[in-house]
Amino acid sequence: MTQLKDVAKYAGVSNGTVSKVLNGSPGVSQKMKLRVLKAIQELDYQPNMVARSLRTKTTNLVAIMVPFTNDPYFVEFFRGVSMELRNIGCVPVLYSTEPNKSLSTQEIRDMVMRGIDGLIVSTFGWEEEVLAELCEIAKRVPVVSFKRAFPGTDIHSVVVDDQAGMYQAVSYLTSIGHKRIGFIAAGLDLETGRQRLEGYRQALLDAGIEVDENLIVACDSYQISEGYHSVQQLLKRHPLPTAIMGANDSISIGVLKYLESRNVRIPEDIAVMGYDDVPLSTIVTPRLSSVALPVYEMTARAVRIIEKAIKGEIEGVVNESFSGTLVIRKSTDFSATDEFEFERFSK
Amino acid sequence: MTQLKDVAKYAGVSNGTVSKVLNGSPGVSQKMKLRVLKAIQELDYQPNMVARSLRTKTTNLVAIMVPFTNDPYFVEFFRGVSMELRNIGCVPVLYSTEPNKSLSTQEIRDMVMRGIDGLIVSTFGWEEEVLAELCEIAKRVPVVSFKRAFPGTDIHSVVVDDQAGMYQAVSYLTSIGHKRIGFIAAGLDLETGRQRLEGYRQALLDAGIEVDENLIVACDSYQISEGYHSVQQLLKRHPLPTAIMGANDSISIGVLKYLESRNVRIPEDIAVMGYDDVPLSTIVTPRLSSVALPVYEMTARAVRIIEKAIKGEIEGVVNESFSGTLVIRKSTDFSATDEFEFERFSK
DNA sequence: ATGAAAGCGCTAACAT
DNA sequence: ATGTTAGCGCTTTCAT
Repeated sequence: MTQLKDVAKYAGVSNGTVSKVLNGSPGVSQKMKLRVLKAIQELDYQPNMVARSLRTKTTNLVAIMVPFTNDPYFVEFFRGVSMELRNIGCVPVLYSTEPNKSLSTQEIRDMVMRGIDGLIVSTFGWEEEVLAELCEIAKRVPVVSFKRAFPGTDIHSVVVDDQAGMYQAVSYLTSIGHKRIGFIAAGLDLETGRQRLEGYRQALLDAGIEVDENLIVACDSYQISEGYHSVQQLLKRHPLPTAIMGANDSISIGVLKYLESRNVRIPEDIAVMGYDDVPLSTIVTPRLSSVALPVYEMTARAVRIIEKAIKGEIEGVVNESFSGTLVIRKSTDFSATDEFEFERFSK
Repeated sequence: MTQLKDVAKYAGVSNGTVSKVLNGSPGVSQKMKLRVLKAIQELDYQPNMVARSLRTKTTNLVAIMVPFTNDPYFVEFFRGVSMELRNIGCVPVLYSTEPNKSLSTQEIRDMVMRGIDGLIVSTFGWEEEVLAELCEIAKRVPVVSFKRAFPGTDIHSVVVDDQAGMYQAVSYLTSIGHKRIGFIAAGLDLETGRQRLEGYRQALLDAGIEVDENLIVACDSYQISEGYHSVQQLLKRHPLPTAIMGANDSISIGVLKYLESRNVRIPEDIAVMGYDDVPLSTIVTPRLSSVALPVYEMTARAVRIIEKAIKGEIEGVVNESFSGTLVIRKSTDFSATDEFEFERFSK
C-alpha cells in the first residue's frame, strides 16, 4: 500500500507538505501543490483514514440507530439519511435493534469507542439506562433524535407535530360528515402517542362533537397485527363508528385487513384513515387515506444539524418541528382517484 | 478520556500487560489479570478502536452495499446482515446507492481507505469500472455478493437457484390446469433474469406445453410500475393467458394493480404469481402466491463466509446456492386460506 | 513556504 | 510473567 511518505519522496517534498495539499491547508505554493498532486495521481495514493482519525479525533462516521420493523417508513429514513450523510462526506454505521428493544449498553459503548462523529436515533422504547448513556454521548458528539424529543437533555431533535397532523385528519373526517369516529391509539406512554390522541380529541371538540370514550381503543404498538385485533372491539359498539382513525398506517392497514375479512365495505360502511403515508398505503385495497410526513426533508434536517454541530456552529439544543399534509384516497372517499402512484415505488 | 496508560498506572502494571488482558492474550498471571480488570472497571476505561485499528490493521467494519429500492426484501436483508455481523463483533457501514446506479469509484475507494474488513454487496447493475475496482478489493478483503455470482473473480457469492424456483412455480401453475401462462421477464442482461425465464420455459416443456413467445414480455427492471405497464401487452393476446407469472413480486403486484383497475377477477379470470415472497405479498388483495427465498439463512451464510475468510479458514472462492419454496395464496388459488400472516409484520 | 519531528493510543516484539 | 519500546500512517506544531 502506497502511503504518504512515498508520495513525499516521489515528489521530493516533505511529509508535511503532502499532508497540507491533501487537506487543502494553506501555506503551500502553487508549484509544490501541483507537484504533489501529480505524485498522488501517479502513485494512486489513497490516504489511510484510520491513521488520520487517530490524529484528528474525527472519523467521519455517523452512527444511525433504528429498530428493524417492516415498516416501510424506515426504508425512507435510511435512504434519506444515507444520501444526506454522503453529501457531507460521512458514512453511516448501523446500530440496529430488534423492534421494541433498545440497544444494549455494550453497543452504545461500541459507538463511543469507535469515535463516531455523530448519532442519529429513531427508536421509541428506551430503557432508562440506555437513555442515560445516550445523554452522556450527547455531551461529546451531536445526537439527533428523530420523531421524538428529549427535553432537558443535550439531544437535538427533528419531530413531527403529531397533534396538528391528527387534528387535520380528524377534522377532514368530520368535514365529510362523520360523527362517530373510532380511534385506535398506540404508544400512550410516549408524547407522540398522546399527542395523536389529543389531536383527535381537539378536532372532535372543535367540530362540536362530544368525545365518546368508548370509541377510543388503546393498543400496545404501532403494528398491523394490533390494528387487526383492536378494531374488533370497536365493532362491538352501538351504533357502529362510521369512520376509524388509526394512530399510524400500520394500525389502519390492520383495520383494513380485518374489515375486509368481515366483508365490511370501505369506505361505504366504515371509512378508514391512517397516519404517516407509508408507500404501502398506496398498495393496499382500498388505498389508504393518510397524513404524509416530510420524511426526506426531516432526514436532511437531521443531517444538517449534525453537520453544523460538528462545525461548532450550533449552540444550545435544536428542536425542529415539521407538519404533515393530508392525502385523500379511496379508504375515506369513494370518489377519490384510484390511479397508481408509481413514483412511490420507482424512485 | 481515560486511556490504556491510565489503567496501567492505576493498576501498577505496564501497558503491555493491560493490552494483553484486553485482548485475552496469553502470558499474564491470574493475579495481574484480576488487578487490571478491576482497574478497567473502576476507571470505566473504554479502548480506543481507532488506535487499535491503526496497529492491527483490522477495523471490525464490514461494508454493506445495496441499492435503495422500496422493495421490502431489502429490509430483511439489512436486518439479517446487521444481526449476524453483530454476532461476530462487527458493525455494518452503509454504502448505499440509488436504484439502478452502482457506487462511484470514489465511494469504493472510501471503503478501502477506511480499512473495512469485508464487504457484502447486493446490487445488480454494475458498471465495468466499478466491478473492476471490486475485484481489486476482493484480493485484499473478503467480498461476498448476494444473489449474483461473479465467476472467475475472487468474489464469493450466496445465490438463489432462480431457475429451479421459477420451475417450481410454473409447474405448480400447470398442475392446477393452466396452459396459457404469461411471463413478464426482467433483467435479461443478467444471469438471474435469464434463469428465471429459463425455469419458466423448462416447466412448460416438461408439462408438455409449447412455449408461446407471444406470452413472454420483457421489461426493464423489477419494479411495480414495470409490471403495471407490461401486463397491458399480455392482455392483447388471443386467447388471453389464464395465468401470469412475474419475474418477481414487485412486477406481479404491478400486474395485480393493473388488473384490479380493469376489474379483472383474480384468480378466476387470470391467476397471478410472484417470486421472492416479500412481506408486501401478504398484504395486497388478493394475497399473492409466490416463491419464498430463505433470506435470513442467506444473510447468515454471507456473514459466515466473511467471518471464516477473515480468519483465513477459507481457500478458493465460495459459491453457495439456496432454493426457494412455494407459497400458495389467493392470487392463484381461490380456496387458499386468507388468514392474515402477522408474523411477517410483527417480528 | 518548507522541512523536521513529536505525538495520537494502541499492540507486539523484544528484553528482562 | 512482566516491563520497555518501537512503530502503525498521519497531522501539526515549531524551526528554518
